[in-house]
This record gives sequence, C-alpha cells and structure tokens, in this order.
Amino acid sequence: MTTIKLHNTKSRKKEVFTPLDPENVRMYVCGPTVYDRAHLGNARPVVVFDVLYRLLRHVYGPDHVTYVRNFTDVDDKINARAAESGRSIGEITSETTQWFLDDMGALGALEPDEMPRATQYIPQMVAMIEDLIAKGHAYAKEGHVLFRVRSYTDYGKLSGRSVDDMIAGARVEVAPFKEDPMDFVLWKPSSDDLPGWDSPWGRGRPGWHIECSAMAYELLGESFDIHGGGNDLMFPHHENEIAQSCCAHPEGGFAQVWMHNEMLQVEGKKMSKSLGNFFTVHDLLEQGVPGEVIRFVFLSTHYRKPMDWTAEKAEQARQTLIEFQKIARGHTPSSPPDWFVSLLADDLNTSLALSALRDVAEAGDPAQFVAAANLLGLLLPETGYWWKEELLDTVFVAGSQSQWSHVPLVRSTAKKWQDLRANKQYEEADHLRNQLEEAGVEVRAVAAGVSAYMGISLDPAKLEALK
RNA sequence: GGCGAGUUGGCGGAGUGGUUACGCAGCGGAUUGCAAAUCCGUGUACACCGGUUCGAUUCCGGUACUCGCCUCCA
Repeated sequence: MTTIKLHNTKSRKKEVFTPLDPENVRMYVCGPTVYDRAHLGNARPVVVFDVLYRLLRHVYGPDHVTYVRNFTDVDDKINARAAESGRSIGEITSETTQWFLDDMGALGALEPDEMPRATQYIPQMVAMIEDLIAKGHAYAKEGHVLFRVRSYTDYGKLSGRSVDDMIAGARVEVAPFKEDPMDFVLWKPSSDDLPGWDSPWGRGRPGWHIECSAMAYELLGESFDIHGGGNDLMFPHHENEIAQSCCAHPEGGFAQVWMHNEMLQVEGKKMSKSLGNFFTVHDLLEQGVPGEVIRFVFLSTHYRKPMDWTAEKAEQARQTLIEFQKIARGHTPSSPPDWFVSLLADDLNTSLALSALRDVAEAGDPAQFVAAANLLGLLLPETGYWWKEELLDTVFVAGSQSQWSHVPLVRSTAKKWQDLRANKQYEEADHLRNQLEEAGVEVRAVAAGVSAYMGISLDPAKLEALK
C-alpha cells in the first residue's frame, strides 16, 4: 500500500499518515458561508482537498473514505445580505449553495460524502454547549453563552500563540458580558427579525465555531483523521474548534492531522474588491476559461505555498491540457502507475505530479496516463467538455459550451482554406486565414488535413461574415 | 508589536550536501508556398552575510525583502 505523508500543522512537520481506521478514513473540511458566489480563493481548498480525497479513495478504496464539508447557512453576513436585498434568508442560502456546487463541480471537484447544513444541526450544537457549561468550560450571561478560554490549557497550541500575548495585542473592544477578553461566543441572542432557535438561554443562534465542532462530532465522531481548511482559519476558527471539541470530548482528541492551504493572490497581489482584482469562479467560467484550466493552475502550485493566479498561467495550462487531451482521447482509464501515486502521496506534491504526467504519457500506455490524470481530477469526462472528442479531428474548442454552435462554420471555413492551399491559391488562402485569426480562430495544416483552434476570445460577428 | 510562511535561470516550478528536473518562452537547425504545427539541438539558476564541511543552492545562525494571520475573509 502506498505510504501517504502529510504535513501536520500540529507538529509543523511532514508525518506518515496512519488512519485511525483504514476501513473508514475520515476527513472534515470547512465549507463556505453561503451568502454569495464563491470567489477564486474559495476554490483553492476545495481543489486541494479534492485531490486528497481522490488520493485517499485510491489508496484505501472508494468505500473506505468519509469526507464531510459543511455549509454555514446561519451567519450575520447572510442576515445582512437578506436585509439589504429584501430577499429571504432561505432563498439566498439555497441559491448560493447550488451555485457553489455547480462552480466546484466545474472544477472537477467530487461532492463530499456528507454536506451538512448548520441549520440542520442546531439541537446537536445546543447539546454540546450544555455539555460544555456542565463541565465548566462555558458560561451563560445575558442571553449569550461564552467559551471559557482559560479553562483549556492547550488553547493557542495549533496556531502557536499564547493567550497572554494575544490579549496584549488585542484591539477588540471587550464586551461587558465576557469574563475574559479571549472568551468567544458559542450562542448569542437573536432579535425577532433575525433567525433564531429556542434554547435554554432564550431564543438565539449559534456562534460560528460551534457549528463545525458539532457537525464533525455528529458525522465523524469524537476523533477522526484529517481536518482541513484555509490558513486564515487556523486562528481563531480552528483553535476554537479544538477547544470546544476537546473540552466536550476529552477522551477523543478530535482531528489527528490538521492541514492548511496557503492563500491565493491575483497577479501578485491579494485579491480584494478595493484593488479591483476580485472575481469569482463563475466569472472565469463565464469568460470561457474552462474549469479544468482553473484546476490545472491550482495544481501547479503546492498547497502550502501562496498561489498566484495570472492570465499567463491560465493560457499555459490551456495549451498543456490540449496536448494532454490529444494523448488521452479515445482511451479509458486503467490504473495510475504506483510511482506516480507515490509522488502525489508525498504531501500532495501536485506540481511534481503534474510534470510527471508527461513521463507517464511517454511510458506509452495512454490508459495509465488517463488514470493518472484522473487521480488529479483532470481529463475527466464531466469537466472535459471544452475539448469534446467528436470535434477534435478538425476543431478544438477551447472555450465554453456556448461556442459549439460555431463549430460547423469554423470547420467548413477551415476546409475551404485547405482547398485553396491545395489549388495553390495562396493569396486567397492567406486572406482567409487572416480573417479567421481576427475572429479568434487559428487554423493550421496537419498531416491528416487541417485543424482549427477556437480561442476564448472568439468574435462571432466576424466569423459570421465569412459565410 | 506578537505568530507564521516564503525568496531557485526570461517566466512557471521540482529537487538535492558534490553529478540533468521538467514545462513555457528564447536561440540554432530540419521541414514548410509563407506561417503554424511537428522533430532535433541548446540554458551550470538557486536573495544577502556569516558558520559547519574536503565541498552548500541544499544543514545552522543572522540580515533584507515579500506575503499571510492576530479584525468570525478560504
């Protein structure tokens, strides 16, 4: 069996991964708060942990891995969005949840085995909070319930902070109902116009951190193998999760391995609305950037390094993927070579695996090549629509599905170009080629005849003019 | 201020105590009506300063710069 090594944030080291139960390897990853489209940065952990999920399924068997990723559907940002848009909370969360699934699906991400919604686990959260109060780790005051940070001596261990240092540097105004500035909210009261549930402390709603603790406990138990998420969640979210879960279930130990992906930048800068470089996954897909290309770019940077999204990388990824498609077409996957799997098993070295894909291809077994690519979530039938196989003999479509309608015209024009060349009518042929290029189509002569490449910047109007 | 991550040739990006990553671009050649595509060939880089060592890009210490978190943004 392939040995998997993973970098554990707890130890800051790469460790050999030994599941608690190889028959049921369990992983929890923090999912989105559903109030808007997922931006590109949101997609990074999804892709990273999707690769891990695929690897675990390959090594331990598809039926022996349980992957949980939650939806946070109760949150002040959602309330604010509802208030400003005049729409109902339920409408917003269900719509956004579906968007998320669609967009991540376009990136070739498998759906987790369980996708719990926070609002479906309120009783479990209340029970856990009651338990924490009973054990002296939490206290109720003025309709709030707060976690008593000082009652958990290991608080701060994951992120390497001491409680005293944090208080010294804290800039937050301390609420009067807090015993200690570091204490955080488990439950807070809701006014009548806000979502709320009846509880021993009155009508209210849960704090963010308790959601993940309660859902992870309910679905994976008091101890499980891997907990993942973005670097920025390490503190306070994951630290608080550990405190809650380990205090409620001291015998469990919660997650064995903590994994954190680094953040995403765009053209060297942090993605932010003020810099004007903020965009969603959906935006890119709409522009005709295939989800597979986005995924390829993600995989080309190791998950523990900051990733820079650039247009140039996307273009290179596109070209490489077209190459890969030519190798793969017509072949059904067999099984990836063990040596390839072991590259990936070394703390998800996706960038190395990506370049090694060429070696798999050169080894001469296309079925293995497709299988290796599939392990990375590439060349999948469901996301490879942009290079639809039946079109390949003459036309590559590198954009969105909406471009398919132009394929017949491009194909016939390309053939016309070829005929002109065959008749040595070079002037007319070159003119036609220029027109095609201006419309966003590249044509070239190949051994078998002619092929055309429809780029993403297709100009349908100029194309129609060629009729 | 506290904590953490990073710095590899034109670009992206692996890896290693002493020998080639790889890809893209570029350059030279073959081929070609031109171009593209394809094929062949081609590149001694590892932030800076010390230390350990026969020898460091690779280990240790420091400096600079970049970035993230500490403000319920993945």
